[in-house]
Amino acid sequence: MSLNKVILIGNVGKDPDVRYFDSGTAVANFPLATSERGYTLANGTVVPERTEWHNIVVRRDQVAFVEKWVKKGSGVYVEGKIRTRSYDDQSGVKRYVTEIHADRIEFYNTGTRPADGTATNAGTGFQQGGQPQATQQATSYQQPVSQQPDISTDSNSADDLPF
Amino acid sequence: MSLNKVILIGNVGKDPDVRYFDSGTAVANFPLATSERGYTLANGTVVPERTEWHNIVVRRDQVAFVEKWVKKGSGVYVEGKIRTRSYDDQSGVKRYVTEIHADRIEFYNTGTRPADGTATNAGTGFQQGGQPQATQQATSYQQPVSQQPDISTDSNSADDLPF
Amino acid sequence: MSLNKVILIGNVGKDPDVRYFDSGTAVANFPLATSERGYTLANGTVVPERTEWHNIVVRRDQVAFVEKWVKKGSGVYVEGKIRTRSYDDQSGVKRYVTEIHADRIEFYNTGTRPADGTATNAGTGFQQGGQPQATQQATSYQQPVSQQPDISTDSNSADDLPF
Amino acid sequence: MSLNKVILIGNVGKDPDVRYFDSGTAVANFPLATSERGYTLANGTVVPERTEWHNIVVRRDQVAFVEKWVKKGSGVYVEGKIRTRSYDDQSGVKRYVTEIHADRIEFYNTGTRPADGTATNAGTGFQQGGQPQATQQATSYQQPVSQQPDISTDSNSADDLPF
DNA sequence: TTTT
DNA sequence: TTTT
Repeated sequence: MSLNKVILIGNVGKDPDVRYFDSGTAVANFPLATSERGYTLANGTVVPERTEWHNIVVRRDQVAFVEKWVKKGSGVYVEGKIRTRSYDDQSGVKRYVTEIHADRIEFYNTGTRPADGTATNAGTGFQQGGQPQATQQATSYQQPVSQQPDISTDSNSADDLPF
Repeated sequence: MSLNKVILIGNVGKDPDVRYFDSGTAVANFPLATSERGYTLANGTVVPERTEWHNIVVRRDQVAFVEKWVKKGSGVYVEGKIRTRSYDDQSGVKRYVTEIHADRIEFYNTGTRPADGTATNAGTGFQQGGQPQATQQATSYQQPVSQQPDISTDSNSADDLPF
Repeated sequence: MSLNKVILIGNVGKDPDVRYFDSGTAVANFPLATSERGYTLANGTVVPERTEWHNIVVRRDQVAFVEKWVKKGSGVYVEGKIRTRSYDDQSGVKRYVTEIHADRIEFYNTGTRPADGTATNAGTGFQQGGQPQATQQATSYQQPVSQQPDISTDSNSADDLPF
Repeated sequence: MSLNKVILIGNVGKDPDVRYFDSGTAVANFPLATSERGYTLANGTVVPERTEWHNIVVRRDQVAFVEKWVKKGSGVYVEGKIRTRSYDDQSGVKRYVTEIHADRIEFYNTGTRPADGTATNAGTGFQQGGQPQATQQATSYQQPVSQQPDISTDSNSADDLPF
């Protein structure tokens, strides 16, 4: 009788940290920022913007995808679960850290670009490819996909409404 | 033992249709498009882009918000539930139509603009406004209806007409 | 700029219909009921219980799981997306039907039992096993991996090291 | 370009702590347990059950509802967002705690009963009650309530709370 | 530490 | 057509 579900859309704070273990497994970690827009109440009270930072943990097949494509600034969609783990800090004091263990990661169209100006649009990367490996990764994400192609050219136009 | 939850982000297909009833209740309807990016499988199979159209139904306090701010082309976030209703068509044949009854609607920052070039960006629209009423609306969507200050004035009334 | 996400918890209305195609693919369909409890408003208005029926469509590896374990009465958790398809009915009139294409299905602990009295509790069913196949199925649903092309190559291996 | 959404179904670890402030606002806090069922991989590796504890924070109108109805053992559905706040501990070291700020809380039908054997079934409580206030509360949750949890057999007991 |  |  339990459900532990998290859905996040936000921006990656820095390039993922990927670690490989002797067992052959791998883990990727990166911070993800979600922001609530600030607003002003009717009574004049100003509620400022608020940014939340999430620790994303990625395992298994998605590690390779993350290592290759997810960069600082990337806009990503993350589905997963909340997990809090504890550890003893330098002083021997028990500390807790809450992480989001991702079950699914996709690029999200934010129109952002990495620092070097290269498009991070996964769709482009995957589909222009000639990179079978990347393509394969993509399919494992169901909707490989990523940042939608330039929303300004978005064909979600209402011209072909079926009703 | 039941959950019926829908989360959509997409673009509004046409200006909402708003109807008012003698009972004082109101309903807004509009089509919302979500798109799955096409992709190419490793074996060369091309899966084309696919656009899905959803019938969004809005009631109660959010109707006024929708009527005022939601337009064709708007990028919106919708949370709600699935409902399928039936009706008899012209030929007396029973037909079914599935709709998404929205519990929450927010503008979603897509940078898109409506046909007339006016920014639909909620933040901009709401905050630049100097329109206290609009601002009030906006905040009520930032903080879902359930948390509205005065539930006793909540019009969760018996307006669920059988259509 | 799009999201099409459905989360349902409900009860299966009848044994799934499973069809196999020459291409080697398979599809399972079953109706799922979600119910909203009725309630009485402060003003005495009675809002009766309401049951919603959803058409669930399952493909790929989960078909075998559904065929084997999901039965009329089963309590299941379904994650997926909304899809509306059209077809021409006997009279040549275009009809629309909305379905939920499942990306993930899990048993949900409702303590319900199928008609023959066998426990449908996934944990029980899966773990009492001595059914290696069932066990394998079970793990694939604990860690969704949902629609990956070939579950036999699924790398959901025993990599959940305690770190 | 942001979404921060959490959906939890679990059992309340202890009676909520409710605090009132001079400003007239109130906050309720309680721990919520979600559990992942353990399972055995095909290779024999046993992945044990895992219980996750979440710090739920409730504000505004739902505080009164929580104070009145939510108890240790209650099975609840919580929708909200993740927030991590920091504070300086006794040693002046900065600490972080992650909380789930609830936008919506509902009782969830698990068929369980509280320790004293009294049915906590919200539906019953709200509707049989002749407690207009309770009824009013219920409607503010849209889907006033469901049924309750099998706490008596539930091993999510609050005895091993990590906080 | 991201982004708009 | 399910379930509580």
